[in-house]
Amino acid sequence: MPELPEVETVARGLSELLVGRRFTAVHIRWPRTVVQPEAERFAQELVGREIRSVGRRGKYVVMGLDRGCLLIHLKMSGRLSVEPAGDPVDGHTHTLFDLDDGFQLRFRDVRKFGRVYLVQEMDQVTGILGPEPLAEDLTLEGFAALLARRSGRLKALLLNQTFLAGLGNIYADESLFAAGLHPLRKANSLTAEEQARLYHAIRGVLSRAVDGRGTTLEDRGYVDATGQPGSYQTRIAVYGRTGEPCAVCGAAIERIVVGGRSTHYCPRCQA
DNA sequence: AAAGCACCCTGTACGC
DNA sequence: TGCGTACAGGGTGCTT
Repeated sequence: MPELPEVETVARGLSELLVGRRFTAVHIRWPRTVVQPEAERFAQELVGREIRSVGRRGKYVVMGLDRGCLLIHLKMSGRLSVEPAGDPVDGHTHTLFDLDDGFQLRFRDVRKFGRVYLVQEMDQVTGILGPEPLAEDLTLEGFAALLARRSGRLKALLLNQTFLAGLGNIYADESLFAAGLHPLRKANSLTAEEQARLYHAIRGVLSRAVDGRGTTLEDRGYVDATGQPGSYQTRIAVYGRTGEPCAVCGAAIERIVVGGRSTHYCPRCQA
């Protein structure tokens, strides 16, 4: 559920709380959370390292350490928070990182899909990701060239992290709506004008969602590192609105399945 | 290269 | 009331 805007918001919040702190111990209650290195070594090797930066690449939270880096993927239901080490621990909190100031970085993850990595270079994990949608160096020309060499359907492509990093189901649907493009359109069939619409739609939607500190839908419970919900849910046009009238044209929003993911779109605005 | 699907998980919704 | 079952979703990996 957390996509680029949510991960960005979490990372910014953690940065305030964690930069300069040092890990003093690591407690792993669900070892499968740890991908690399193996859980016991992960815990041992992290002790004593200092957090120099907290940022984001795609949907990964990336912590630069004095040696190597720690990456965390929240997947569906992961939440990160910083709490006093003595506070009660919820049953879904599977990984806890003791800090040198008496606080604890806690990784709570109801569905247990979330993953953590400790590596020398972040590219060992993020190297396969596509470009950052909001990066200045992703130009319209560059993006158009990427689209032109893909024959797949737009929705599937936007969800493909090796094509573009950071979009998930919500912002892929919202971007396609903002661009006025049907999710089943083939990427290499877009006119130059449509390529431009998609480029600006993705960047606009993501920028506004970052400004709004992410999307918190009623049925999921995204919150940032300080427990605050986002506000972008008030601006969602199509995601999860099957059957509701389109705010632009009034047509009923439709739902189809693309690449095994539910996809919401306006049949009139996105013809 | 594209697309379909199983898998990993669990809370929630729904049918009986 | 309570049970069983389907489903959602990010990403990987396997198969077609």
